[in-house]
Amino acid sequence: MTPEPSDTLRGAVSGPQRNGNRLRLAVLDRDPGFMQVLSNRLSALGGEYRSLSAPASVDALVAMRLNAVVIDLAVLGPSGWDYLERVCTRLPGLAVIVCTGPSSVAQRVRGLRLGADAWITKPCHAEELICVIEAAVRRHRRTEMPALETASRFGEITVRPDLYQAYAGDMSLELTAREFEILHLLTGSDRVLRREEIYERVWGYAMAHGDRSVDVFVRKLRQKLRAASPDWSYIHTHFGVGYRFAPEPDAGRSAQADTDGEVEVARLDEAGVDPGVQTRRLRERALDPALTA
Amino acid sequence: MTPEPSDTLRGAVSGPQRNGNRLRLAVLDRDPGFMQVLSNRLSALGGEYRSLSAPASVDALVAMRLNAVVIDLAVLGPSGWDYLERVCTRLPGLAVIVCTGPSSVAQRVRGLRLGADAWITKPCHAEELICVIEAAVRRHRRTEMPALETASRFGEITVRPDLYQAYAGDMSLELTAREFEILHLLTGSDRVLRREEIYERVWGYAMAHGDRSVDVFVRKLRQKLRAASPDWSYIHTHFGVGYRFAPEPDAGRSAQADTDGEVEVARLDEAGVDPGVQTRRLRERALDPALTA
DNA sequence: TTAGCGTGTAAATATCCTGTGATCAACCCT
DNA sequence: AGGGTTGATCACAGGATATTTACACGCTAA
Repeated sequence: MTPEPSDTLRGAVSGPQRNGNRLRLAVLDRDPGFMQVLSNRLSALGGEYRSLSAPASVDALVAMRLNAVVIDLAVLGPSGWDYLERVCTRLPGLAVIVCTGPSSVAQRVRGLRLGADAWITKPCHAEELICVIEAAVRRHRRTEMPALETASRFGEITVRPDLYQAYAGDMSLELTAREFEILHLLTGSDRVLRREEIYERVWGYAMAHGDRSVDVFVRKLRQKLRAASPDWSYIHTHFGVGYRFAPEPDAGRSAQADTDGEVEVARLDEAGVDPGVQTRRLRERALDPALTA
Repeated sequence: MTPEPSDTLRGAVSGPQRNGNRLRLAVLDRDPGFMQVLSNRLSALGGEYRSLSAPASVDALVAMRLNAVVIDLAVLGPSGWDYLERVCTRLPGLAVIVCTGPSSVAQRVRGLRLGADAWITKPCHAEELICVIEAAVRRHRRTEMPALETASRFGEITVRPDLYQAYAGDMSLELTAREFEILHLLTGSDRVLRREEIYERVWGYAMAHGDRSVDVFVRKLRQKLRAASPDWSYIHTHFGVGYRFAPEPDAGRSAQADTDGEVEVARLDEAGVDPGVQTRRLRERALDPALTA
């Protein structure tokens, strides 16, 4: 009977664990020594490092698939604040650490208010900076507490976070790790989840424009779900928005379905809100008095 | 919220009604002046503050429903590290900030590695500390499910931002993504919205001169609204200005009387805003069988 | 190294949505 | 009233979005 100890734990979803916790980091700075030390320290930890001599565009940052970026505001001059704000607002999933020379309290407050995750004053130890970066990134990939995650049942499917697997009865769906993460994320929310949202939470960084990975994984998921539980629909497409999870038994095909073609209507109460897949259209005639009477 | 046919364990999904963005903070410290300043600053921002003179148990912290906790390791002595680790591992959803006196790099690294989100050295400005706390909390919240906007009711129409959809009773209007965005925008404001305003906020860029997209989408919206709720008017035209959303029951309706008691919504609106400026009589033609055929 | 697997990309197809242009109706001003 | 302007309606082509299939890459284990 799920004790439910804290609201703050709800919705916690594990990030990708398989890749280890490799850190993908970019540094925007001009101090070669600083960057050298940082690079060494990071590669010792198995992370990937990239140095930037000039501010990269948001799209370029996305393409780098970063977990974090370290910025020295000094190399950007007055426009640094704009850049900081732009990066923080456009890439909310990216950890942004400002690491720069002496500063006033007001400057630090401003930077943090703009969205920076931490402000470190140079000179600083590489070790400490990396810890701060990891602390910021860690919050993304926070793993749920295994003890609190109980198995959940959705239609004919049972999701077992402790086993990283889903089952239909006692038969495993044989989901891969990533497939399971997406399914787990979807089952954890009743709302429609936009692709970017899904991508950011599962992959850990921002989705590049035109990336179809989420679609493909949803397809694989649907395929396995359908194979294991043919009479139910689970993942529903919301055109132009994203996906939503809701177990719905496929309606038994009764008669007269094709008399008027499009008269099926979405019900909110029993079906779980939306008819789901874009099969049904509400047309004027659906509410024609003759039909509703 | 999705009354599941098969019971699942996610009963509390709608539960965490966070009080806006208010910060719930506990401080474990022994410096009265420090805590006083912090308390003042925080209450000025509308947050809630709680001071602890001794380490609270994990369960006690859970019961406080905190967003963040500030800890001065100095008041805990050597056992502080254990305590820090225990809190961080058991409550990964809680932002933990260490705020303590002078320390070595090794100590700071240790604290951060144990799971602290930030390490601030005293003395520090309350303003800066609060910014750091907010940065940590902000990052934590991002990994939670985005705040579920509450469903709103307008006349016979229910708007569900979490589903990107609107309903009449339990029937979906089957709005497209863009249609819903416009409806959502309109329902979010009582005043008249100019076309340019609507266009800019929905499309994201300025409306070209002579663009009739907004008109067309308003037409589609009206059509679906009328189909689902024939006896009400929702979107009103202000000639030469724009559109305004306001649910108004059509006066001269002859059909069966109000079966459900839901007719008290639009009363005060009528007096306030230039009643029915050119509210159209769309109903007769709308349901004319000759036209729908 | 090779085989196997999981992951993500590319391209083709299917589906649906959007916004234009034309036409007609409603409205405002003179 | 009447002319000119603004809004409403409609159909449809072009474009955007989703699904599906096939395959290349990289990682892991034998």
